[in-house]
Amino acid sequence: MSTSKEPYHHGDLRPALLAAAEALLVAGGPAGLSLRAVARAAGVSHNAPYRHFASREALLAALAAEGFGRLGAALRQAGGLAGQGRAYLAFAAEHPALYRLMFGAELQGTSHPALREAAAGAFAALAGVAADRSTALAAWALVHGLAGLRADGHWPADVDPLAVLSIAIPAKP
Amino acid sequence: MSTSKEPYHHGDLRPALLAAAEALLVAGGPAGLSLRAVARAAGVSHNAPYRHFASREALLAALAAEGFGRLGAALRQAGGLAGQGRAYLAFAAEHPALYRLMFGAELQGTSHPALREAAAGAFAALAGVAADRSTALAAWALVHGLAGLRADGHWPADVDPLAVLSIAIPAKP
DNA sequence: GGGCGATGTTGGCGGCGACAACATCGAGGA
DNA sequence: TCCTCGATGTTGTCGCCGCCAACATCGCCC
Repeated sequence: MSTSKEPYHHGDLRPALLAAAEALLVAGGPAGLSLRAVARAAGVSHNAPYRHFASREALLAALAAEGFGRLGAALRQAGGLAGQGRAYLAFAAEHPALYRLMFGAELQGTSHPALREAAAGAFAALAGVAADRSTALAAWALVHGLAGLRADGHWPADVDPLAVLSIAIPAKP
Repeated sequence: MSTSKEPYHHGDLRPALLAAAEALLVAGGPAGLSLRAVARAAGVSHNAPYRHFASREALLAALAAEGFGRLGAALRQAGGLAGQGRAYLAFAAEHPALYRLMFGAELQGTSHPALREAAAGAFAALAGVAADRSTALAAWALVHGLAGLRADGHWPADVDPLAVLSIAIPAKP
């Protein structure tokens, strides 16, 4: 019979928990993301996550850090200021829940060094291609604002963010 | 003795709850904002808030809507595109927790008509002074991005957001 | 002046985050 | 080869929370 009992030890629980957490985050937002629900989704007991994450907040921080890693990789892969802008907006559009978690208030008071580091890494990718530091910051703020307004549903459907992008940010001289 | 018992009815509970909620929000972020804690802070029983707000989410939405109202008023009072940019950044800098709530993921899936309306009112104030709609949206996105990065601690301390603002957004012709 | 709706209280249920104690497994030294 | 030990997962529990139900108290209007 194939009723082979699940082994006592999962074997690869940490990534499984992160994957389950991201699915729950997409499905129900951060409010619906309980540690116990994540554990249920991964098929383990309600306390198993504590062997891999110190708290619910630590799990969210790990998820956000992973998101910053992915965003940084996408930025590094894209070419030029405009290309990075496109990549940034695409990331936010494809993973709005994760993007909101990365920049959201859930992790605000918290100081998770790995999270800060991951964020800094992503931003470093942006800074590399701009004419100077102020321009890079302006570009980042603009793209971040566009992404946030779109993710939050405040952006009118009939306006292309990319067109707006080209209005404000001058190309590298 | 002046041990005059508190009257059975508070008399003005709704604004008191909102004020207590904002204080708790500033103190501990949205995660620390429980309906029961708000009730305790206002000196009423744990169920009294339900006479004024249908749910915790409704209270948060009301708080955010109030924030949008204040932001819109500040924008309408400010003159010119640059003045509005300053006012927007000042609001976000003075009330970072409220600003994050207004745009945060807490209220994401939720459709509170009053909240949407309040947000639209604030944005209408911004749109009134720009050269055209695309420029207004670009200015809004840029200022919103600046405010968000600052509120989340991603903005370098040695760069003036206002200077960056003037880089990107052309003045009204 | 008396009823009634608005407002506030107590009580309770299920879910959650976190802690403690116990169970199970695999690896590595005797 | 076997046995111990640390890593990983489980059950049990506590207090807090959101929300529902039932009851208490007040002011207003007939």
